[in-house]
Amino acid sequence: MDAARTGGRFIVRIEDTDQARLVPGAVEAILSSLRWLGLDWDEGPDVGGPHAPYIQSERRELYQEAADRLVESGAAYLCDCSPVRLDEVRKRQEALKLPPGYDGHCRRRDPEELSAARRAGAAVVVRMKVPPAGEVTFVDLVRGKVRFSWATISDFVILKSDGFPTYHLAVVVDDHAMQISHVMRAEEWIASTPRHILIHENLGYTLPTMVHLPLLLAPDRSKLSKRHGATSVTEFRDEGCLPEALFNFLALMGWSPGDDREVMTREEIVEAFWLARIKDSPAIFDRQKLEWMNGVYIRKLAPRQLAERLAPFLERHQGGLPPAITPLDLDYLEKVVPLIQDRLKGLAEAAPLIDFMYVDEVSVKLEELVQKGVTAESASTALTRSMEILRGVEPFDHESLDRRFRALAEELGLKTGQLFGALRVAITGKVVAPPLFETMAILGRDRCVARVEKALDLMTRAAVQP
RNA sequence: GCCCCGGUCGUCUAGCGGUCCAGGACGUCAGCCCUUCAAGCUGAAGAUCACGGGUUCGAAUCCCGUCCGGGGCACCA
Repeated sequence: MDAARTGGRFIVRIEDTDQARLVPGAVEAILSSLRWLGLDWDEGPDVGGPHAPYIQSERRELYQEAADRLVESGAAYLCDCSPVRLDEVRKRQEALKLPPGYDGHCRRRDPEELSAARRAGAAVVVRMKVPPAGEVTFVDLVRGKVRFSWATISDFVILKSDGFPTYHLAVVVDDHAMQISHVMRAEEWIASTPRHILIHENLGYTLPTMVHLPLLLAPDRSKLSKRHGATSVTEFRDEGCLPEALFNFLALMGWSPGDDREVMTREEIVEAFWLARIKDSPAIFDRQKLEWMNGVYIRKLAPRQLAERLAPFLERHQGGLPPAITPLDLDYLEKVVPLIQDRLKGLAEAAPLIDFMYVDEVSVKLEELVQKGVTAESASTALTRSMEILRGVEPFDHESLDRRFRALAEELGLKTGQLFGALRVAITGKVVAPPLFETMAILGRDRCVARVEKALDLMTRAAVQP
């Protein structure tokens, strides 16, 4: 959003330097999620650009060169400590209640010996030499001046034994190579920033503007993660969240335009966006508010648009409409949609609300047919008289049905709710359903007559064999 | 344990020394509307601005301490 507002470029870079954690298809999933959300990038692995390649595993030479340069200049050194030794060191530190960290063992060893070991194929990493004392300060656009003591940071790995860089090296090398002006990342990275500064300085690069964004927390106040059932963008999409609603909602987590606006278009958000207005405290993800906002966006859609967006959800196998209806008749759906538009918080909720409009018969429960305060006899009479209306009313539309049934209720001495309730159950098979007469009008005379007839039949049979 | 960053209604937030006995939104509750459920409208409850000290004529706003929460301390990002 900042890039969009300031006329900058948004670059997508794939940081895949951990070979052990490669997940097939993950990159595609991330890119498609971003795209679905409407976050279009100017440069990236799929669209290319002047700073290609955009995948770190394809830029390994750059990192290796940088690491070599740092070793040559004395800013970094080789280390062949085994995982076993590192583990022992850590345990010892723990026992002595010292802060964990590399003890600098190889820093004091003969570089020639280590580089010979590396040439011989030993597992050797490159570590940065962290100053033993003193402090670093940097300015974070959200937090202001931040200060760290070097003493709290130990010599960290920048190049792993498999030849891949760690995040720390890769990010610095690439940010420089790709002319990144603003590093915006989650607050969990703020403690790594001193390392990045150290690498920047020793490579002769200038530090980009640093911006650490507040974390999004789970309802239990811990970091949002898979462990806590964190939802991915994909899941929101599957639940029928509108991308424009999610975008709007997410933009408001940790940022506000400074006035009372909440429901905003993408353009309004981009125009109002300002890094300095980002909050510096973490926020808990409020699903209920997202659902409300999604409902707002759903209600704003034109019936045709909503029908089109609903179609994939209605046609799918799990949680969709009965399979016989596919492909969907969009013209019919467009007429149905206004009946449920106000009732939707997510697109996935539509199917159970309108499934009765897509089947030949609905199953009706006898006890639901007879409303509170109504006897079986008068319910039966009411439905019999209703049949007459359904057969004869002209035209078969919302207004005429409304007028005739209202008159019938009065004539029978029933409350409108009692009569309409019984009809609703007969027609839809549900106690809760969209407005009755609009529904009837769409269903058409024949289907309504058949359903009321069937309900009457059910009552009659129940009466003869009690 | 050490380091860093936070702390305004349950939640998201406005607030940048007086206009704030703190405003908006979600949620909750009540009423209206009403054929059910929603939506909509109206109203209500809900924050001693984490706590304690300063600074100041005046502090949610500035300073210090405490407490609480989170993050980080890997050949993970």
